[in-house]
Amino acid sequence: MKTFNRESAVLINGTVRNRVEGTADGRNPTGDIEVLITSAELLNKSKAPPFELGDQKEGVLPNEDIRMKYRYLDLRRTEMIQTMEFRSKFLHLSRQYLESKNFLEIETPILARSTSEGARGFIVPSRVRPGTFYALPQSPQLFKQMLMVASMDRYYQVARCFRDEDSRKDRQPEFTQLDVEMSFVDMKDIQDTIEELIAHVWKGMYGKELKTPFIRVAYREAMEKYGSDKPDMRYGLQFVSLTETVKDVPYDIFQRIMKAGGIVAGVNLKSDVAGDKIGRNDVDRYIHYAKKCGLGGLTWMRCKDGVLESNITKYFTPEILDAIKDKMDAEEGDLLFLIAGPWKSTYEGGGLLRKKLAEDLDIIPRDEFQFLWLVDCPMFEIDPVSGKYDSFHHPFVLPLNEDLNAPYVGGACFDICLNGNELGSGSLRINRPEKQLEVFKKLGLSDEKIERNFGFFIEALSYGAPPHGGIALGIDRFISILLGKDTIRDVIAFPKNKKAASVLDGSPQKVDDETLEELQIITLATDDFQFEETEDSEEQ
RNA sequence: GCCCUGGUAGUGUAGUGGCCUAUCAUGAAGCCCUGUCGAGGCUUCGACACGGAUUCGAAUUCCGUCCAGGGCGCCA
Repeated sequence: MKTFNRESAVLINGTVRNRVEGTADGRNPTGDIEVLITSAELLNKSKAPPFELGDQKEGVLPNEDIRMKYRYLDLRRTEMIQTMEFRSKFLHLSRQYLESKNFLEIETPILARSTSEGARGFIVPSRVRPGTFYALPQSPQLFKQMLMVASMDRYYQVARCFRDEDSRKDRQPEFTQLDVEMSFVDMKDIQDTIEELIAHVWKGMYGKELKTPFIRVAYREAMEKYGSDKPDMRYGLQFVSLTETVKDVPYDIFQRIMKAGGIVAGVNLKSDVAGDKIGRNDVDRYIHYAKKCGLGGLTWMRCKDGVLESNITKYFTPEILDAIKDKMDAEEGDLLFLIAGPWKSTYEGGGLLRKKLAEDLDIIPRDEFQFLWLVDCPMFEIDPVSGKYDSFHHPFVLPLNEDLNAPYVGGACFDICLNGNELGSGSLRINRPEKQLEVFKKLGLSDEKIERNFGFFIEALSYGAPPHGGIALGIDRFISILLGKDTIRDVIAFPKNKKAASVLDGSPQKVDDETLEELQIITLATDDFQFEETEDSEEQ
C-alpha cells in the first residue's frame, strides 16, 4: 500500500466502526472510531506544506507573510474555516433580515467617477478613451442616494469599498461595508433598523437576545468623559472637568492654558483598581506616554492622609485641593491624573492615556460586547491652524441648523460603536440641491469644482429627491471584534499586507509596454520592486 | 513622509564578542517496529535577510538597504 501523505486529496471507501476496546485515543476527536478500508485512491498528492497545518499546532503560526503567501493552505486551518463560516453566516443573516423588511439588494458600479474628495482613490485607465480614468468607489455614497432619488426606497448592498490610504490593523485598501439607505426616515428609524438587524444576527449566531436599544452618548459627553468619539464604556476611568475648579490656581501652566480657552480635566485611579499599584516610576512612564499622545504633560496627585499630595500642590490652596478631592471623589490611596490643554487634542490624548491605563491595569472586560450610538455630532470640524471648515462626517449630511454660519451647526449624523471601535456611521442626507450647494461652498469648494465633480449629483437632487438617510457598517471590523481577532486581515480570505500588496498573487504588478501603450500611459517610476521569486517559479 | 519593534534550517525557536564546524522542537528523506491514526526507535538533510564598518575574531556591536508588523500623519 502506498503512503498517503498529509494534505493530499484522497478517496477512501470503507466501513466506519468503533475501535477495538482499549485502543481509543481520547486526544483525537475521531479517536473512538476507525474506518475499515476497502479501497483507497490518491486523487492528488500534496507537496510537503511549508508550515504546520494541524490543529494541534495552532498557536505556533508562522510569520504573517508566509501565511499570506500560502493563504490557500492557511485557510485550511480549522480556525480560518470557522472564521469564514462565521462571516458567511453573518452576512446571510443580515440579508435575511433586510430582505424580510423589503430592502432590495442593488449593485452599484465599481468603475465610477472620481470625485477627488476625501480619501485618495484608486484609478483605472480607460482603453476606449485613453487618458481618461475611472475611480474605484470609496463607498457607494452617491449611487445609493441616487437610488433614493430613483424611488427605490429601501436599498442595501454588501459593498466593496476602496481607499488608497495607508493600512492599519483595522484598515485595508479594499474592505466590505453593509450599506443601507432608506427614504422618508428620521435618525431613529435608521438606528432602530440597525438595532433590529444586529439583534437578528445575534440571535442567529449566538442563540441569544441582544439588549436593545443601544445606549446613546452625545459626542461632547463622549469626548469629555472618555476622550474619544468611539468610547469604550466597558470600563470606568472617566474624566471629570476641573476647569472651573482650578480657574484661580496660580499655577502657571494651567493659567496659560485656560487663558487660551483650554481645559483641565482629571481621572481618578481608585486605590482598589490601580492607585496604590502605580508607583512614582510608573507615573513618570505615564507622563512620558502622555507626551507621545499629544498632551503637553501630565499632572498627578495622590490622596494621602486625607489630603492631596504632589509636586505641584504648593500652588493650590487647601480649599481648592478639597474641592478637587470632592469633585474627583478621591479617597485614601487614590491617584489622580490631570490633563490640560486645548479641548480637542487634550481629550483625545486623554483618551489614548485612558486606554493605555485600562490595558495596563487589565480592567477591560474582554468578553463583553457594548454597542452604543454616538449622537449629537457637529456638522463641521474647523481646522485649528487654517480655520478651514471640514465635514465631521461627509458633505452630504443634512445640517440641523438652517443657518450654516451659526456658532454651532449640528449635523444629522451619528456613529455606531462597539467596544471602542467605530463600526459605522449614518446620517440623514441633504435632499435639496440648493442646500447641498450651500454646504459644498461652506466647505470651500469652488463653483467650478462643484460643477465638475458633483454637477450630475446636484442635478439628480433637483428632481424631487425624497428625504432620505442611511448607514454603512464596516463588516470586516465588526466580525473581527466579534471573533476577538487582532486584525481584520484574519477575517478576510485574501487580504493585502501593510504595503497594500498581495504576497499571494504578487499584485500590484508592472504591466508590459504594449499594455501601457494601448492606454497611452507612461510611467515615471524608477523603482524596481519585485516580489521574491520562489524556487519553483525560477524553474519554470 | 515620520517614529517604534523585529528578521537564525521548510516552520517555530535558543543563542548579547572567542565555549558556534550554531540549540531544541517540528518537518523532509531513508530505515526499523506494528493496534496504528497526533505512538515509538534509529540515521541523514537543512539556517545566522542583504551590503558595508569596527575588531586578532561578529549571529551577537555600529551604519545603510530590503522585508514584515505596530503606530503618527492620512483615512470626506
